[in-house]
Amino acid sequence: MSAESPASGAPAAPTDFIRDLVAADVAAGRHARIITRFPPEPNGYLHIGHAKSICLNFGLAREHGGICHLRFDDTNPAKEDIEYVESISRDVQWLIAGWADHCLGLKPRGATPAPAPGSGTPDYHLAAAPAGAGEREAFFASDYFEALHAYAVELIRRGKAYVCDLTPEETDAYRGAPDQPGRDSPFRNRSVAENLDLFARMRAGEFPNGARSLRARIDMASPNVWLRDPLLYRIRHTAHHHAGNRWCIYPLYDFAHCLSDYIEGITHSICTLEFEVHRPLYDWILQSLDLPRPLPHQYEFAKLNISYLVFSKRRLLQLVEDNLVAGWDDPRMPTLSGARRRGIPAAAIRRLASLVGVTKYDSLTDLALFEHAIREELNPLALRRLAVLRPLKIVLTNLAPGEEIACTATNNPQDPAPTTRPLALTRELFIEAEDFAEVPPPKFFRLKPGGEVRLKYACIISCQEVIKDAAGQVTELRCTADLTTRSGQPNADRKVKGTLHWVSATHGVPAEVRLYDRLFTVPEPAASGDFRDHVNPRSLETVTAVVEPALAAAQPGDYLQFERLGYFVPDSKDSAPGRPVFNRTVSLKDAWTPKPPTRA
RNA sequence: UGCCCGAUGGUGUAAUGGUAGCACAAACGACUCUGACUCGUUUUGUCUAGGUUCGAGUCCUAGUCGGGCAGCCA
Repeated sequence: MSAESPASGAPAAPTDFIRDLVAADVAAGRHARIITRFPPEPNGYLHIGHAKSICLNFGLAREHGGICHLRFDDTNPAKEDIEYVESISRDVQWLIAGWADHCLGLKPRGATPAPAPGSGTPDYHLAAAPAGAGEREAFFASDYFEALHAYAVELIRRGKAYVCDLTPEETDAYRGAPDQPGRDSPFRNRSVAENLDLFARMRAGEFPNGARSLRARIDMASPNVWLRDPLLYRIRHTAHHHAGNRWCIYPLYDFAHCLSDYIEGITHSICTLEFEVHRPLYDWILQSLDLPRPLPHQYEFAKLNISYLVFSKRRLLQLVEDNLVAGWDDPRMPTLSGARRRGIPAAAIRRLASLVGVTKYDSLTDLALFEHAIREELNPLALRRLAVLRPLKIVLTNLAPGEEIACTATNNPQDPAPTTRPLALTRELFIEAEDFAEVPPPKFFRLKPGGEVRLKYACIISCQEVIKDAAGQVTELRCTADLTTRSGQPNADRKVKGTLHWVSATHGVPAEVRLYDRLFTVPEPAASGDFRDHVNPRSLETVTAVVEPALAAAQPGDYLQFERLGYFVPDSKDSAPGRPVFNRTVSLKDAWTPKPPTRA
């Protein structure tokens, strides 16, 4: 059990009630090895909310020298697709890379649980394969269909399950209401032999969808509606993306999940709060089978909510389908693929997970905390570069055309031994338009008529003349450069209040830059009305920037900071060699409150 | 209103009957060739009412407020 050291790039993980509980189990020697699992249904893309669960489950495995199985909970062929199993696998591996990849539990490719002959029910078990022991793949609940079926038959034999002929509507009516007991199904007392026969015929495909179901025989009057003879199997004449067309009956979540956990030897089955009321059913199924190995236990925690973001699969899908975003991996999406493309390092997401903790309180995390985690991660990593998003031309009148003043720029001041790169100051250059104000607001530390600023890595300049076009728009500034204030020159230490970033007009190259802002204008888009009404119309602004020459060679995966602007990354899809397109990951923290009017 | 769960500064959390602490945010200040980073200071908190106890954020009772549960979804 090793707490994470700050040196490894993430803060020490604080403990939480689940970690405490697992630690107590370990201390009591209850498990040979901790085995957790991350069990997504392959029916959508993973998002930051899933990341919290991944970090918890893999974190637990990591802290106890255990493993975390990646398992696809694929029991509903109608909603699932192989596209999602691929994207989910990719995203999980990206999130845990360099952190918990050694804890990723996979099984031998194609393996299914082998029944160990026992005295009663055969004991189905499927363990993870060690890395390097041949080809491996994720676990799939659909690989357990045969085992699950055998367990269902066993439940029938024990009189704990029955085939019910009620229609879906009738089943619903018989269930009663939360404050009203249900009524027993007229088929509840069928003989074991009849149930066995009917269930076999269900499997054989003799009945149409919905005609019959297999139900647990528990208590139709239970105050917990999930104990009112819940369905275990339904008839679905549908092919399955992983199991093929062998089956026309499919197990439901409650039946498949606890047994999948058992089959894999999961010690701690951790899920979100809405499954709390399912826990008695989880335990009932496992206990009803008299299974020989130790039973897994379910624990619940609150899912992640972050202000200005939505996480529900339904809403994410709507954003994509309504073309409110450019796809699942649009950098504004809270999906892991979107975050990756946005330039958010996996470690920043892990850092966030550690910062928010794990509780049963239904919280709303401030987006600022996420942005903090991102900056914290990027600051020591990002190469500093100069880029001007909205160029304003400056002519240094005391420099000759073609004259070049050699400058040296630091690649990352956070680096204990920073490297540098050369930069050339030329007669014509660009500064950020918002860094000049003809009529400056109070405490404007930037350029104004007659004022002085330092050009980062170069020298102090002084604004002599403001050139405007017929419409009165400022088109050009004529300044003089004080070359004695360059680094190494006698006046290098002269202080001026502002330092600006700049790019040489002769050496700078144009580049598309995408400025992303929050996707929604309100903290809780889903709180009331249609969340789509709150989409921020200015969540994406595309500008043609002028960037320093070194940036022409930027590659996707390079973490960059455009000085004074924010963190940026080349877009992994739209960048071409020599013609990068940049995404703004997050802006720099801006403590200057009276923002200039040009600022959004 | 049947059952289940929860409530600690603006936000997220810690304190496991014994000094209410941390982080984010905010404000102010120092430093600064990034109004960044870093550093310092400050503001703000145990839902309510009873009870147990030498001592309660923590245990008990009642209440208030919030969330979840009635798919042949997961």
